[in-house]
Parts: sequence; C-alpha cells; structure tokens
Amino acid sequence: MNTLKEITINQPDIETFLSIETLSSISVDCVIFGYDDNKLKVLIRSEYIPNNGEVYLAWKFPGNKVRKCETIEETSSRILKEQTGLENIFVKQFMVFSDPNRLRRKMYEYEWIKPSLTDDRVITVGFYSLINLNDVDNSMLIEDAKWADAYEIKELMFDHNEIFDEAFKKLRYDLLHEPLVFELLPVKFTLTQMQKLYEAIFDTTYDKRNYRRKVNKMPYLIPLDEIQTGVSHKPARLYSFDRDIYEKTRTERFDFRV
Amino acid sequence: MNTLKEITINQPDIETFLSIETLSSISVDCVIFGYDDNKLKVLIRSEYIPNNGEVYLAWKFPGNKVRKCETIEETSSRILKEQTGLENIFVKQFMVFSDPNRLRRKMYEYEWIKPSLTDDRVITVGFYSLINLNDVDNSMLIEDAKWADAYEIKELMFDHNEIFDEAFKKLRYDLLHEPLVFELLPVKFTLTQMQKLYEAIFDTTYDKRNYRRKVNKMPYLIPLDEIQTGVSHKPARLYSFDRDIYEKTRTERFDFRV
DNA sequence: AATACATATTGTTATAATGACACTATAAAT
DNA sequence: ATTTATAGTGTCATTATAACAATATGTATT
Repeated sequence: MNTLKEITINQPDIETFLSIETLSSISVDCVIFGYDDNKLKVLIRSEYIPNNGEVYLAWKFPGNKVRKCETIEETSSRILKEQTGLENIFVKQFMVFSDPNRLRRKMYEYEWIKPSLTDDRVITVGFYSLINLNDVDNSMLIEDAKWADAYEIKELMFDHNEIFDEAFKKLRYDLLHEPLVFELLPVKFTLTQMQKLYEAIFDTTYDKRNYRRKVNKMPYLIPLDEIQTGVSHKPARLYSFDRDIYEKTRTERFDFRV
Repeated sequence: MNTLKEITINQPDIETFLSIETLSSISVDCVIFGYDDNKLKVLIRSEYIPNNGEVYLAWKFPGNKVRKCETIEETSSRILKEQTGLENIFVKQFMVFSDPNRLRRKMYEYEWIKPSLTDDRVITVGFYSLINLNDVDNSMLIEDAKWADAYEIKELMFDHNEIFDEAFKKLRYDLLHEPLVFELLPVKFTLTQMQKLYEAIFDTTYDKRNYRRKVNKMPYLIPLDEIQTGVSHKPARLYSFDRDIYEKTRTERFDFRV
C-alpha cells in the first residue's frame, strides 16, 4: 500500500488528480476530417516548443490516453466531443502506430525534452472521423486548434504526418466501399453537393451526367419532394440517405478486381 | 529504487525472469489462415480450464504481450515464428479490441479464475496472416495447437470468436483489392489451384472460363514455360506472381461503387 | 414584362466488361 | 487403343462505362 502511494506521488499527473486513471502506454489520436464550402479540412492543434532559446509552434492531431474503464472507441468519441462539441459522430479506427521511437523520432529537430511524453513508450490507435463543418459551432473550438486544408498539411509533430497519410488513404479506401460520404453531407443535400464532396476527397472531377447515372442506382439515395431554397438560380432537388435501406440492400461484393 | 524492486517482486512474471519486459496492457493476437488441399484452415491453441471440479479444453488464437522494444508487427512475426517456424510471412493488423471486459465476458461460463489474465485489462491488436500449409513442417507445431477448418470454428475463449469474424471479414475485403491470394499459393501454381483458393476463401464457385478471362488480364500473373508434373491427366501450365510488376502497375482505383 | 444569369437536368453512341453456357485437347494409366 | 481426368478455349446477349452538349427553370436585374 505504501509502495503504491509512493509511486503515485513520484509521478503526479493531472488525470490522476481528477481520479481518471488511464492506461499508461495506449493513446488514441484522431484525424478529424471536416467538409465545408467544397473544401476538405482536418483539425490540428498547436503546441509551443522551446528550441535553442527560441520558441516554435508545432502542430499535431488531438489525442488522449485511454482511460482504464473505456474502450478506444469511447476515447475517440471523447476527443471528438472535446474538440468539436459534437456527439454521436462517426469514428473509425484505421491503424495502430507502435514504433517504440515514434515520439522521439523528431527530437533532433526540436532539441526538445518533454519527459512525460518521451520517457515512456506510447502505442497509439489512429481514428479518423468525418464531420460536416456546418454542424460545428466554431466558437467552441479550443483556442490552440484550427481547421487546416487537407491538401496543405505541413510538417507535424512525432509521427503525425504518417498518421495523416494513413488516415487519408483509409478514408478514401473506405469511401469507395461504404457510403461514408453521407456523414459529411447535411441531412438533405443536392446531387451537386454530393458530387463536389467526392471530388474534394478524391481530388478529381467527374462528368456530371455519368456521375448522376451512377448514383441514381443507389437504392438508399432517396429523392425528396423538396427543392433547394435561397439560391438565385434554378433550385436543385434535395435528396437524403436512407440508412435502413442501405443496411438491407448492402451485399458484400465478392467479385474480385484484377 | 527500493520501491520499484518491491513491486517487481510482488508481481513475478516469467517474461521478467527472461529479462524481456513487456508492456502490461497491450497484446497481439494472430489469426493465422492456412490453405491446403482446397481447404481453408486457421490455427488455434488449446488450454485446460478447470470448471466445477471438471476440466474443459478451451480454444483461442495464439497471442502474446508486446515487448517494450518491439513494434506490434514484430510481436506478430514473433508469434508466427513460434507457431509455424516460418519467417518473413505476410501479416496485417486488422482491428484493435478494447472492451475493458473482453477477458472477463465469458468467465461465468467457465467459473474460472485466472488472475494473471483477468485482474488486469489488456487491449489486443488483431493480426491476420496467410500461409501455405505446404511450407509448414507440421512436426514443428506446438503440441496444444491445431489447424481447424475455417468454416467450422466453434466457441472460443474470451472475445476470440469476434476476433475471428473480423479477421475473416477483413481477409476477404483485402483479397478483393490486393493480390494477397499469392501468399497462400506455392511459388508456381496452376490457374485451377488459384481458382480453388478463391472459391475456398469466398465459399463460392466461379465459372472457369469467366474466371480465366478475368485473371488473364492481371499483368503480374506470369505464365511460365513449365507444366505441372506428377499428375495422371493433362498437366496444366504453371504461373507465378511477379511482385515488381504488381507494384509498378498498381493503380489506386477511385471509381466508387454504387 | 423582358432579359440575363446561374445552375439543374437530361440522352446518345461507341466501347468495354460481364455472365451464361459446352465442347475439344491432351497426358497418363490401363 | 481406350479410358480417365482435368486443361483449355469462344460466342452471344446484356450491362456498365466514358465521352460528349443542349435545354430547362428558378431568381435577379432592367
């Protein structure tokens, strides 16, 4: 008993003070993709890094240690809530990053010592998430956070560039096989909005007629008896996504590709 | 210093005696798929479980704690080596299982107490692997291990049925998009062997002519100037897989599916 | 009321991919 | 020479794809 107390005192930690014990060597990092104004964004947070007498601003993805009584999915939802104020958001684990030196690899660049992060080894589970930026109250954004253009991500801390690359790769891969795109659209949307979203994510363009012919075959894409309002041109028909129909008509595709 | 020693002594552990320190809360479990004789198998290991005065045999996938100085990929390769004697085998992480009660969920069935596993919480990273059973020296098999039919997996320990389901799902998903199937074939193989392998994994059948038309378009499938030997019928042409050509001709497919 | 504006909506054609279907070829064993 | 067992191959009807441009319809402006 004495023993345990001594150790706790020797390694004080804000989460211990809050009585929220975490697992020591596992964290979750979240790559939160947001879509708005035909642009794909990603949420990053800054930290001031002392370097050689100067101070640099360095960026990384929001992350947290896993608490002793939660699943990693709960950890990621907690991070989402903290960062965006949103709950019940789609999150998906995409890869575990476990290089024993992953927190130290960039140390030489920063000449930087932060014992709490670098003395111990932390394995992190990468999650990506998709949100519609119209749903986010930007005044809720933590002050050191910002939405960066997904196509202009610069140098990040630790192995976070690698985490970003894997997240983006996985996002695209999954989008080709599941209708995740609906997570990024409002509940009612036009086909043009949907097309622009695909184009933003895959960094390409599609022929409008061929695109529509294709998506019109999705049984879970429901044309509504409603049209766009507030536009100064011909308003487009609104559509919605029917999750039930998707679940029911979803068939695994076993035709392998050459 | 005294403090640390006391704790070590209070929690003796075979890996500590071997001077191989592991992270306390992270393990790797491996679903090793093997293919032989047109059958898809998976390696499971048994353990005797005392239950109400009797002893039951329970099954699970091979797994291990992650060592302090290795990546989880190294952990999985270590497990593969221990179980099959094979090195440089394809392994792939597919999902993290982090339910805080994952080791305890089936306790009530076994009325079983195994403090080393159940007192602490362990998050596990699931890996799947593919091997050709012809490459395995079965005399190397650890005595409590066996190759079970992948289509007849019974109740497993802990959350290992869930792990198996996710592994199989991911295996199939990946096989549709990457030529992993070559991991399960000998270096030189016939088109019929390849077809039967796909049929075993996807639990279906394909039309021979359509199948051949399709795979003949793979630029990395190389017809050899060699034919099968030792068969009492018309011998088939042998083919091999050219990894270089695969890497070079590999293009991401961004045509999304309806 | 007429016109400009901006985006929505729609169809054809040529090419490629797919799915269904059955017969001939050939090496080994007898 | 015959049997046996599997290898290897082609057609046709249907469906999916890619490339391509003109018309329709609301709001805003005059």
